Amino acid sequence: MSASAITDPARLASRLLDWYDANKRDLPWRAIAGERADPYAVWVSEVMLQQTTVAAVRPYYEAFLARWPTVEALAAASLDEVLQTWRGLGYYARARNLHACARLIAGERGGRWPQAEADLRALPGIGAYTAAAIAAIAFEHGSTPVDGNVLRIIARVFGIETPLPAAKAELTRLARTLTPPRRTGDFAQATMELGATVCRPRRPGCDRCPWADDCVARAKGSAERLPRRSARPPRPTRQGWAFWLEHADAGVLLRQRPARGLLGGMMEVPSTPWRRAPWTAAEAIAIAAPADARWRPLNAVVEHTFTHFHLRLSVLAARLEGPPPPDVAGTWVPLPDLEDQALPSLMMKVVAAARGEA
DNA sequence: AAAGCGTGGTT
DNA sequence: TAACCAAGCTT
Repeated sequence: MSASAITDPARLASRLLDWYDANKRDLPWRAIAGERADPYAVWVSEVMLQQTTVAAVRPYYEAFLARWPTVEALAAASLDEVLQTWRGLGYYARARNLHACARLIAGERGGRWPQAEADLRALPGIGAYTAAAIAAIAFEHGSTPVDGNVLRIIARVFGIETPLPAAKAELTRLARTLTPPRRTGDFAQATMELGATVCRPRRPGCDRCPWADDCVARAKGSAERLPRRSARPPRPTRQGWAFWLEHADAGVLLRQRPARGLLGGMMEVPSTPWRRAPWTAAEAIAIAAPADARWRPLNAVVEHTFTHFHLRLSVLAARLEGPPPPDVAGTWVPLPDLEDQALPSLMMKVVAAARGEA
């Protein structure tokens, strides 16, 4: 017996499942009570939910499953179509991996999903968390998905003071000790639901928590400051100029970004590189303008924050007359068709700035 | 293994 | 308001 106040893992699991039955939210990817979860739906939802809130995912999930109800349908789609549907949701490698994984499942595997956690883990875009989540939720395997919610509720209920990410291995081990032999899918969802709705990062609702009686952090009054986290490096600011080039007949010039890396495979308004040092407009035009034209700076500056840097993007605009020059690299898109492009949020801000001043 | 990878809501 | 944070994965 450890010195921990957690004396009975089975009791914690039981209390959590009772709480879940009474409080679970109605989410579109959840199986109807008594029915088996659709692995495809579980997979799509879990990938969308990576580092993304339920509120943000919901409309994307609805649209995605309406358009591609099965893994075979998704496999038959083009990557561009998938990226277009994913636009605005972020972390676009998820969409690329989702598409690759669909083709692998529908093709080589004949539409059959692996069920074991280790086999799911080998698929593109499926890491430790997602493999455990699919195995538990879709197949009732005894796996224990550990996401940010689970790290938090476990750190608090056991009173673990070790900062993340160093504490992750220990918190994962402790989470596994609580996983019951049955209803593993519900238990997995219940742990995350508890973290998302009660045991929140700030102002935890301990008065509504099924684990309050056993929670070490609550007893110590330390819940709100757990889990501890190591300090993060500061985010630098990068700068660049975007080139909004309109042609009276053809529309606006867009390009597709390289297939991998930041915003990989997405469409963009052509721009200079994004760097720490500021640019003069003349330097930007000399290095990166997509065409010889009368460029004029817009007043609006687009600001956008990525995971690891802030971006300040100024905009130069120009209009071409006559036939579209053949030596311009990119795609001319009529203005009304911009909404159908795989333009990420940053580029939608550029579009809004340019059209607002045009 | 540390860094790259989006976006929007909350505080 | 600037910082924090979200049902993480890849290299």
